[in-house]
Amino acid sequence: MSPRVTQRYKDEKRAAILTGALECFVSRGFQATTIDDIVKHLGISKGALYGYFSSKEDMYIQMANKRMDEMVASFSARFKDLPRAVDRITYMFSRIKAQPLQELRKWMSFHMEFMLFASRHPELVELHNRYMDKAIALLSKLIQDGQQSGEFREDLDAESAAFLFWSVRDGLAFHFLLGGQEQRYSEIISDMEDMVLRYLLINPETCT
Amino acid sequence: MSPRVTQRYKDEKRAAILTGALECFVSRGFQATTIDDIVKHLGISKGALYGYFSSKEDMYIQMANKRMDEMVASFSARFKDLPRAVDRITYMFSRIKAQPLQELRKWMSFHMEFMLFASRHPELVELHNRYMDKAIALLSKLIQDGQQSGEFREDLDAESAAFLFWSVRDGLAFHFLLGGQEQRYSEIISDMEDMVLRYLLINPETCT
Amino acid sequence: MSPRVTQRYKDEKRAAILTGALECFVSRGFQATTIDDIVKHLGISKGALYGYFSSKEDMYIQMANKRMDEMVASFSARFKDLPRAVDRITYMFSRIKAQPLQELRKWMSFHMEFMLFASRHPELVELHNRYMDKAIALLSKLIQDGQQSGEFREDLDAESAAFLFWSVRDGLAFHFLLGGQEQRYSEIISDMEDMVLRYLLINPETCT
Amino acid sequence: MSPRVTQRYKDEKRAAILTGALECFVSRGFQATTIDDIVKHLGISKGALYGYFSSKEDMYIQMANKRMDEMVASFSARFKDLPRAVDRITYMFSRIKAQPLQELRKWMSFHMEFMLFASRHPELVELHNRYMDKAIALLSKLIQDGQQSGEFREDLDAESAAFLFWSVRDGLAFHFLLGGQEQRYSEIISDMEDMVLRYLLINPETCT
DNA sequence: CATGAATGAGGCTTCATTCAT
DNA sequence: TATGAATGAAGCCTCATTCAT
Repeated sequence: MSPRVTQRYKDEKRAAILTGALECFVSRGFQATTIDDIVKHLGISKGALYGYFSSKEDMYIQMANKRMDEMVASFSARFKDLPRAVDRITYMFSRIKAQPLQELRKWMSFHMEFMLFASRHPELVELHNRYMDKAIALLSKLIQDGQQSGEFREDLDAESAAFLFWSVRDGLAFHFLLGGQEQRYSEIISDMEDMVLRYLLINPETCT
Repeated sequence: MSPRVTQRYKDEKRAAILTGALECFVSRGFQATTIDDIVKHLGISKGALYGYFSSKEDMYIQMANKRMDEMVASFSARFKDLPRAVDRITYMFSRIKAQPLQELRKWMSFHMEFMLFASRHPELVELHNRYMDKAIALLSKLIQDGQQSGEFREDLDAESAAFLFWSVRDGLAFHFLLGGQEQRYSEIISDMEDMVLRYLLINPETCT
Repeated sequence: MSPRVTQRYKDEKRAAILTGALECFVSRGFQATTIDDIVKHLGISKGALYGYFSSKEDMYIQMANKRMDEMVASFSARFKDLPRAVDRITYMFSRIKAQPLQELRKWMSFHMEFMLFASRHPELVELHNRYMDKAIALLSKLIQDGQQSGEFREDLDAESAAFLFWSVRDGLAFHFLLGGQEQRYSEIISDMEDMVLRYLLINPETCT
Repeated sequence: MSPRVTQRYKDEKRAAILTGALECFVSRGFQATTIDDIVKHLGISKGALYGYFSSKEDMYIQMANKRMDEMVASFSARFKDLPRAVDRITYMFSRIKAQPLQELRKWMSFHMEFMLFASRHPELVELHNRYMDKAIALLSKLIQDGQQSGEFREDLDAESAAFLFWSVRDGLAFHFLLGGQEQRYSEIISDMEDMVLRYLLINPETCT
């Protein structure tokens, strides 16, 4: 029997720490954020933090896990209401457009820093790829559905196209990270949507 | 000794240091590279290094400058021999395909790390954007040339399309950083080339 | 519940904790053993442990007390069945030989670590010396008995010889701690027995 | 060219650090001595210390190396002037007797702590054994010389006897660590000398 | 009494930068 | 100018002990 502390309490505390730490990582970056920053931000002690996570790196990994899971889950859920593949693609772009640039930048820097970090820690590459696979599977399914429904070109390899899609999205976010073209943010996203649909659709003339 | 010689010596030494430091940054990363690593790699002393650069950060910035200048210059030079816009695009993709994945990854980490670094140092954002502007101008000119020659769609905004192009290229490199889809490397680059050309060309059927 | 039962329960629990903690100390060492190690090994809580002992150090001291008491008691008991002094000495060496080297090493580290610990904690020195005195008295009595029975040299100071005996035994264990001469373990113990008997006996020729 | 710093300067500084650190280790113990203690004691910075030694452990090892080398060298040198094996043994005991008890205790605790430390760090065991081998070789040679000159018993295994000798010496120091029998210090050492000589000599009657 | 989450001082080590020579 | 030993702030993590439940 714990000191009146349930598993639920612990789960919530763990989640709260993750949230607080994420705020720090997102605004200052992983490397620049110190353990002291995090515990001060959360108002807890270092020992408490290390009771829930074994290292700064561990927190980072769990955080990335969580975010990727949530992203995939969120899209999956929404797709249920969108029967047409093209609408799903459109929905994804609308989500990107809807996100304030400020937010996008924070997430993008978190995302980039994680990938850089992972690129120097071989054991993380596999973890990352597992999640990437989920994201690719999500899109790949979408594209295959579109092919079966006659919306998308049959000659495309769905998996490659899915990989391409995420690359394109991240490349865009990547370039918005440093701020050029701010005024044109949504305009450029629309162009990208246009480019992607021209690539996928059988009759691109129908778009725009 | 005449000041001319001295100045020249200094310029060469400065360039040599930059080259050596770049090798370190590219293979180990900016944060992970220590000043000791650099001076050991170059066979010079710390004092000498600090005589040419005021800080690790300073070296980094000058290096990024140099690299971006070289990239733009290299493409510009090559474009002289390629009259058709579509061939220039094709050439750019061929360059990407020609680069060993290992190399691409190193450069990508350097690039990403610099952008992350810049995103936390406002004074660098402007610097970065100045260079991005050059890169966009290069592509923008290419696209406009293509529009005038009747190769590319007239209704595209050349600058947006240029921005899109670089985003797409970097997004791809970004995702190859962590290794998934290695076997498909050049296949996916070709798909991307296909997508870009479908977006730009008036008669996409002509491609591949 | 009657206080008698409670007291007994407490004594047993205290003893159980001591036993479990000893196992940890012996295999990992005092400094390297954490309170967490001990409570995990015992399956109790930290609070429970601190209800019985005021500190890690307190546990250590009580443990050392117990072990020394047991050692002296064990020899005393066995000596009842061995009338000749020389047989008692021989018995003591046989006990050393019988102990697996692995065990000897663990105990030796515990012993050494405690002595080091005590050497920095003056209040423990007296405690240790009280126990050493018992061990010396045990041997001293044995030697005097041997002198009276005409087995041992009359000109020896029994107490000095007893001190010497323990020194010799511990010196041997000390050197076996780090493993040299493993193959010769029992051979060297026999040599030591030989040396000790040559020192004690009136007619050393009779030995071996 | 260093900043006017010769190799000799560095060697001396390294030695000075070792000396200062040894003082700390000897008086407080290895585990209890912090890097801060050492640098404060020496009046240098932490960085300076880490420029000469890669870790606290590294200092410890180099220190143990040095001490063992010096010990063996010092005895070897002195043995040149002592042709008779028995005189060499006597000299060794006289050195032990001459050492103030206070000194002996400090060295003994250093020695013990090193051995304990080594017993938990397998890579150090070999190092220790290499030095032990030198010490044993020194004694073994002495005993063989004594056997050839007809001073010592022919039937002894020189190496085992050497091992025994050091065990006996260390066992004694070990027991003096905690202070009992202070008044009898040199008396007990003489007894030990007597015991050892009785074991080695062909005609033990000749001694004391 | 038992529980174990929380505390926080304190340990070891790194590394960008300086400055006497 | 070149050198590299020295600096010391700052980082990550540990763990004996406490105390609310």
